[in-house]
Amino acid sequence: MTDDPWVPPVVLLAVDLVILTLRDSRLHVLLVRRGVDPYKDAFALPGGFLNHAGEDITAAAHRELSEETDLDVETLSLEQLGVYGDPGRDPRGRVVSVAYLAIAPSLPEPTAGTDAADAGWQPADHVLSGDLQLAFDHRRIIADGVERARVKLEHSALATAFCGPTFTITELQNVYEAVWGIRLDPRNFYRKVQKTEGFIVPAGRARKAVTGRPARLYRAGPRTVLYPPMIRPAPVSIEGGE
Amino acid sequence: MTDDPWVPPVVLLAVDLVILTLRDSRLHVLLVRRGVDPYKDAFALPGGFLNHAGEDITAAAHRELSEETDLDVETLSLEQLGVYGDPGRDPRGRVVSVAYLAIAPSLPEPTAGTDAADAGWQPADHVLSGDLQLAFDHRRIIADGVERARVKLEHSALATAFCGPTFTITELQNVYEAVWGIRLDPRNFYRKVQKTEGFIVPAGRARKAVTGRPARLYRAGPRTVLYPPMIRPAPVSIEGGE
DNA sequence: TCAATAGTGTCTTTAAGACAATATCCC
DNA sequence: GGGATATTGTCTTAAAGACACTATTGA
Repeated sequence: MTDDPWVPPVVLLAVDLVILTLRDSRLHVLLVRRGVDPYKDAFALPGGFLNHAGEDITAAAHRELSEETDLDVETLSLEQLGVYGDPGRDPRGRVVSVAYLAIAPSLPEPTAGTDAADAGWQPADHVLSGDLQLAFDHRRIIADGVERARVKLEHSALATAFCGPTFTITELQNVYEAVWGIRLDPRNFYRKVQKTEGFIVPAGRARKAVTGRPARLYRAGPRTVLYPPMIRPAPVSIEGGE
Repeated sequence: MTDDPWVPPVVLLAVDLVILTLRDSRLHVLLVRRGVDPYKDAFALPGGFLNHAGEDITAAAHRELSEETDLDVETLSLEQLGVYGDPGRDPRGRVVSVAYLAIAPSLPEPTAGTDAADAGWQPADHVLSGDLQLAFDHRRIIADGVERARVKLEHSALATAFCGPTFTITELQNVYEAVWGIRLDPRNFYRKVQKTEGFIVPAGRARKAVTGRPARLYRAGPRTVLYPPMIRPAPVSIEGGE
């Protein structure tokens, strides 16, 4: 047994995006259908390898995002979710993926993109239920992304990222209800968001639906951290997920 | 210009550990002094490259942790903090580091470890103040780790991980005060932790200091998610860091 | 005036904030 | 008893939970 000098192993670095949005008052995640093996024809998160060895990881996430959606980088919410690098998660070799969470306002069906044979919004509960065949460990990544969004809704103004430039309080409530998967009392919700100074600021009036009283419009305010936080009803068990 | 087939670039994968503990009622972080270039003689987080291409990342974090401390894997809190992979963060090449956050009960000075010329606990505020010369982007990683610990103290029973198998309520309060950097009212703290069912459970009595009434001992309870959460006093500005 | 949605007000309950008083040890 | 720390209690205040009612539009 010779005393070979040890050299550190190398890995392939990928970026995956959990892009969440609201469509028809339900949480959706953007998936692409893989056109190549492995997992050909299965659904997968948009993403890909670094373009070149010097590419910044966050820049790669932005690049992938703009390839899949038409979102302006400025108005966008994009944050790192975590690293997924189990050996064996990718049959091609040691691929370590950095997952990002992006929140998008309602968008039209994405134009079938670059390397994806097909892309579209899928209901999050359907994706997480296990009915859909997903590539790699992407179901876990999506579950983590949805949970992150749930937590961030409590303590940050992230909910406004699901809305357009202006929105009504009812629309904002729909965000919370869809992401948390529960119903909220509109009267208490009004009181809460109105007294949280800087959360939302008035932006005029407008008709919304074909019927009923027109709702006031608001824009996202300067506050990013909500204190006191929005309260999500108690978990059922005393045991709790991380 | 030939049409070379594109191949994805590879990176070196490292693991870095932010190990926090309480010593003398102050938050400390475990640092090693680098014995080799780059950043020779500067302080750095314990960590290193993957051992081999097939090593699990979390397993690598556990391995590094046991090399630096004598912590039992079972009683240990270890969670992924994030990925740090800016090009240029390491002059040796493209090194992407997965940072982990570990919480340790008070330990003796670590035995000078494997690849580290020297290792020891450093006060967190001193490290973050910038007085200490730190390798790579490790100051940022430590700052993120401390902030993660602060947030997790609010919503989880992580504070008990700073304590030994049994602890007094005053010791638990010291954890909160040290990590949050504020003072808490002991009477309100008692009320809060006692009424949070499953947070701590009685474990007998014992003398603690050389003087004063003996304090009751507790163990960590089954509850991991605190609801309602522990309340950290309000941020000053309406602007808030993420 | 009716259907439908938007918005405001009130009472109750829970829990945090701000305090003081008592208990139990060692010397 | 004195010094020191532990523990319990009370009053006040802030905010969530649970409700019912009024307002404004288009048809």
